[in-house]
Amino acid sequence: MTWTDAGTEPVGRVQRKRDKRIRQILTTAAELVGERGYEAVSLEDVAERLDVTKGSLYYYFPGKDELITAAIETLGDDWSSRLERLPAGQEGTPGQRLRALVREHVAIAVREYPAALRLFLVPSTWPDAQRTRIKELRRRHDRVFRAVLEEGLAAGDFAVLSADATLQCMHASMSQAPEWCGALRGRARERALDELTDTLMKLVAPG
Amino acid sequence: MTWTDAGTEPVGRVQRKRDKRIRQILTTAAELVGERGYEAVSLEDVAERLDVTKGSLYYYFPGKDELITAAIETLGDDWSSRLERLPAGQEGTPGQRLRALVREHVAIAVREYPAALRLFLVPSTWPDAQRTRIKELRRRHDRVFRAVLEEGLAAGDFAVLSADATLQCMHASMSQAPEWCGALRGRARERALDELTDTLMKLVAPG
DNA sequence: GCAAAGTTTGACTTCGTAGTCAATACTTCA
DNA sequence: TGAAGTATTGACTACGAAGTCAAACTTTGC
Repeated sequence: MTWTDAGTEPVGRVQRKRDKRIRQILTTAAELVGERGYEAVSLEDVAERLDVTKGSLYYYFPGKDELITAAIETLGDDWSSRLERLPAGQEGTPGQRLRALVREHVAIAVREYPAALRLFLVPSTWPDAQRTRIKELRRRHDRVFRAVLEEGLAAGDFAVLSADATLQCMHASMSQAPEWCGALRGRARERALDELTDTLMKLVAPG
Repeated sequence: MTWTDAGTEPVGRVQRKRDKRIRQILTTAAELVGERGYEAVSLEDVAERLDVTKGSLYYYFPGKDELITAAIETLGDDWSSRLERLPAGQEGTPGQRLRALVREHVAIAVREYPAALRLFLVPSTWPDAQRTRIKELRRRHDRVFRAVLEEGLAAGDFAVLSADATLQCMHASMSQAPEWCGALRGRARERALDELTDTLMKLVAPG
């Protein structure tokens, strides 16, 4: 995507303001699309939530497709890199690290990307452009989990029948988290996420 | 829904033919909606796949909403009752029965309702009318699994931290099955489904 | 303060899809 | 065979959402 790139010139106040506006738009769009799905969201809906009119969005993006694709990309990028940074700084056994990773992943999902998570669930129902991005994004998340999983397997701390199947189950379950816990608040939610995490850890339990 | 009910009169050839046509329509609609999602499917798409024109669908259904709702209901009913019949006829330990249930569920899903399964994944993105049905449907499936799970827990064959979390993980993972294995054929697919089943059985493993 | 650049607006066109309906074709059965 | 009942068609309207754009408004830098 190139219509948001400003090239390599120094970034001045104007550009920063523009970037900020673009981020607002992308965040709002991702929110809405996560809530209702691609087709059910109109640019008028997005504009309304931003207190502007539709035409304004076309000033920043050539069309709906590009806007939504950019939203998936940007938010997905944030989320992925956050996830990728996690295991690096962690200490302890692979078991402790995997647990922390799962726990943090669902926490982020439920707290900050409740809607966006739905992006991952059914790639095949998305239009082509978005489907591709979503699959990439998913692969990237998978990689983080797979690394820790394989470490644990090598160390003999984990045992699985199939790394693929295990990761698929984890991924599917984590993606559903906002759907179950989204309505809960406070301690109830934390407890639900703890239970989910511990339940998923059984998937890699040895013996 | 009452526009398909014929009351209690004896069902003649004409009525049977009508019912058959309605089933064709519902099956086709469910297929398409499963593939692309509610909003992305037009009644013209459905009509085209049936080699008729849109107007014909309005002869049987008052509108898109009712058609899709009926499709979810009918196919969901078939599937649910099939699932409900399974554990009754089974022998063996709860472990064997749960495994059979999971295995059969994913097999049915991937083989016969590959698209329809997506219905379950993200209820919140559906229009109200459908969302309600989908949640009901899901509750019904849950009940079947929960019964066997609780039996196993009572017998001491299973151990879980939280029955809810366990069922959620199973459900989420099974729902995703068509997304992973849909492309596989023959033995490769069977093997993938076996791995998935065995992986999920770890969720209830004691110890 | 003012000109240029950046941003927003609202009225506009275009297009696809839901839904309607009178006319037509097909089925059934007396 | 033909009349009544059943199913299908295709042309129609209504409407909402995508996308366009000249004009108006706001911000920035001199």
